[in-house]
Amino acid sequence: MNTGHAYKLSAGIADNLVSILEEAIVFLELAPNERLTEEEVAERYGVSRSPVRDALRSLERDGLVLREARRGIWVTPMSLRDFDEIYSCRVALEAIAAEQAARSTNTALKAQLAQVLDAMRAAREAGDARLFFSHDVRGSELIYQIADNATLHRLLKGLEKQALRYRYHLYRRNPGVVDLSLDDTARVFQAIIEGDVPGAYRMEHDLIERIWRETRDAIRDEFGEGRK
Amino acid sequence: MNTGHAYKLSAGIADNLVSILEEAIVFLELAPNERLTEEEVAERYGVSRSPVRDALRSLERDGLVLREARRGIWVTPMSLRDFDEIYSCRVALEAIAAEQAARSTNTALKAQLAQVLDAMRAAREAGDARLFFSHDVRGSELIYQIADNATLHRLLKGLEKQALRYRYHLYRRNPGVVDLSLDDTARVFQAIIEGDVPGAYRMEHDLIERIWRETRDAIRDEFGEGRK
DNA sequence: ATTCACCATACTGTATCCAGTATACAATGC
DNA sequence: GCATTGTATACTGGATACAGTATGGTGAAT
Repeated sequence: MNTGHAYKLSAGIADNLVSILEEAIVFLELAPNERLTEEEVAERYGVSRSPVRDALRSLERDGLVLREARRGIWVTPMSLRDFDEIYSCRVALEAIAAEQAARSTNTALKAQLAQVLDAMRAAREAGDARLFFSHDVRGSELIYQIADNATLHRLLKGLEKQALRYRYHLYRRNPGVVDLSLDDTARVFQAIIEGDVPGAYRMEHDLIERIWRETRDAIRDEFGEGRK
Repeated sequence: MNTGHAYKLSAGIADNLVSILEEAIVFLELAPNERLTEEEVAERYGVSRSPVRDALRSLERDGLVLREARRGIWVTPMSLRDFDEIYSCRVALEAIAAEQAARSTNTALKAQLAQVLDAMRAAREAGDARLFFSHDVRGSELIYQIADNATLHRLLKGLEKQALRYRYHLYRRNPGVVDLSLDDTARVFQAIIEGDVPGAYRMEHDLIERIWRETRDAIRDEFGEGRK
């Protein structure tokens, strides 16, 4: 992970901590339910508690950690319940992101979608999960940028991080799961590039929903139903 | 130091500040674009900068203030652009909230929807905008609770605050705008109570979309197109 | 043996202090 | 007169010191 002193200070310590901790949580280096204390995190990265507090509040907002006043901080547990919540929101929002992206005339950004797809395929071939997901995330980021809706962008970025933890977990257990999505992803990209507005909406909606449906059994087996 | 104890300390100073500042921004007591400094806010409420910092970061995450590193903090400006972004997300999310609420069998909570509607009508009769909106918000809150989806709840709460600032502004200028929604709101509530899942989705979707369409001209006249 | 009260402890919440940077204005050189 | 650079200032970012509370254990009393 980052031994502790390799982060860049340019963007502020708190922002760097957010990135570092996000990645650690998404890629399961910090286990679900693991207890975090501000002091310990501060010590581990050689900073004071102030930026750590800021970072942890930021992670709380994105649902990656839970905080209870004067009680403590924990990495958000994983559960089918949580998974369903995230995906029910993602289905709706990713669909309108694709729709709005298809409406855009920003050909320069649209052209990059094809490159991202190639990179995803290459990473899939190489069997590199983290690389695959980093390209996948870049593709989503591109779509959000093309859609040019800052509010939607912000909401989806938050959901994406949460979703990615589940997707990464599934991928590690069964790398075949990404095959589910690669071809359909290509079709969504194509619809966006061509400006096929209803097509982009429907394909993205159906794609996310299908991934949701087809992976939730594995999530339930692994993490249980969740709170009731 | 801490001379004024007018606020409640029970939930933590920062959380109280969030509520207070949120309300001040939503109800336009703090004008869009107004500059805020941590020290000034701290002094005004008789607290130190620490909880103010926490509160302002929280508001930033909900899009109510903008912060630039070492430059300053401003109340988020209002614009048609911003309005469109918020509503395009709300249309999608409120619809699935209504849908999921219709699926619920929580009759106790559903029963409260009728009471909320009466309270909204009474406030409308009395011409009390803030009371009307407080009941309106309570109705939305109920739907989110019935839908029983914490992630969706969180996202919609954030959007609601931003949307409410525009709605409140419009209401003050023309109280008739709420008539647009009252009867349709009643129908949505009814669909949720009856468990009419597709009906709740469609009616809520169309309701929010119609309010969006029918109010955006007024927003443009008032605040301009926004960033380009 | 069980329960209740007390206390030690460890954490978060808050206050305050220090550092660094962006901005505006003034002074100086061309 | 204009530009450029130095400098003062005011703010946020980060560090540290202090306060208050939740929790777990230990002890005594019943």
